[in-house]
Amino acid sequence: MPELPEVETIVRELRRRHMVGRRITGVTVRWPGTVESGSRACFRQSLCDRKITAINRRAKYIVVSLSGGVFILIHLRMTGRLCLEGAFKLIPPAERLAVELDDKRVLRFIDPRKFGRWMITTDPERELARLGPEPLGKDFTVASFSARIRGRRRQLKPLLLDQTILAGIGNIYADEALWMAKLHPCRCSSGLTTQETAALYQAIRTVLRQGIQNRGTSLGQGKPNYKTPDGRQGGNQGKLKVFRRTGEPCPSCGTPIQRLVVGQRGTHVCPRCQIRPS
DNA sequence: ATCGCAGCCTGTACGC
DNA sequence: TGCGTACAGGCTGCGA
Repeated sequence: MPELPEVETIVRELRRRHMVGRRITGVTVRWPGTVESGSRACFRQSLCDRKITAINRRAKYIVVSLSGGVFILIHLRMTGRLCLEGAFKLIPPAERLAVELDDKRVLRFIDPRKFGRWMITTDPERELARLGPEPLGKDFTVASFSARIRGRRRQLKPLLLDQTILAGIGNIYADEALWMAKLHPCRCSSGLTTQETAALYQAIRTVLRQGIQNRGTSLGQGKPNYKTPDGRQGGNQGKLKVFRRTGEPCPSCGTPIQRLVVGQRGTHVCPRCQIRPS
């Protein structure tokens, strides 16, 4: 599942491969559900002939800026993947959408599960207004994090996954951050000490930075769900401490990692390092 | 305010 | 081997 580090890696690669400056010459929608209902009628016309002026990331969204004040918001959800390649290549079976560029390349959106979404807007800030702060942004400080979570009474795991509290964390990095901070996912946010809050803040930033440094996490051997636009896997899966490591020894104390369900989500903890609240 | 669940989907893993 | 079933999870929307 692409989370902040994976989306950031994808965005950087699209820029590196000179998508900015290109003009869109064609659009093919193969699965209409991929396009948000509000953008569906005028989707093709809204994109064709426009120039790509910037590619950025906000939370787990890819924000493609086009000439004329139009923006594409792409959310990859579970299995969405972007692939930038020559237009002559075979169309992959799970392709849901394709954008042709004026240099004979195609940006393919491949998404077996069909959860991913594309939308067109002239006001991305309004569309993304409900999102919380960027965990790696300058305005995200220990103080602001503390103020955001202390006033609430929620379990830490669902809190970290709540994109209105903090934007960009998913299941993988939530488990990794909680393990690094030595906090049980069932702990209540309002009960954290100052030190624990600071530890969680640091852990979030550290695991996300590491994820980006390693160009993201590709899970699932053989058929990883996440690949960069040139088809490469990430390198962070080997660095994970607890996520999908049930039964393996905790890197810190050797106790076997346990899997539990918290807030309807598969969750991985070290039962010794992360003390369950009573 | 917070929680739990259904729905969106299909590939994978599992039991028989 | 082959079948059926449960499960995975980001996000939204609903009712409790």
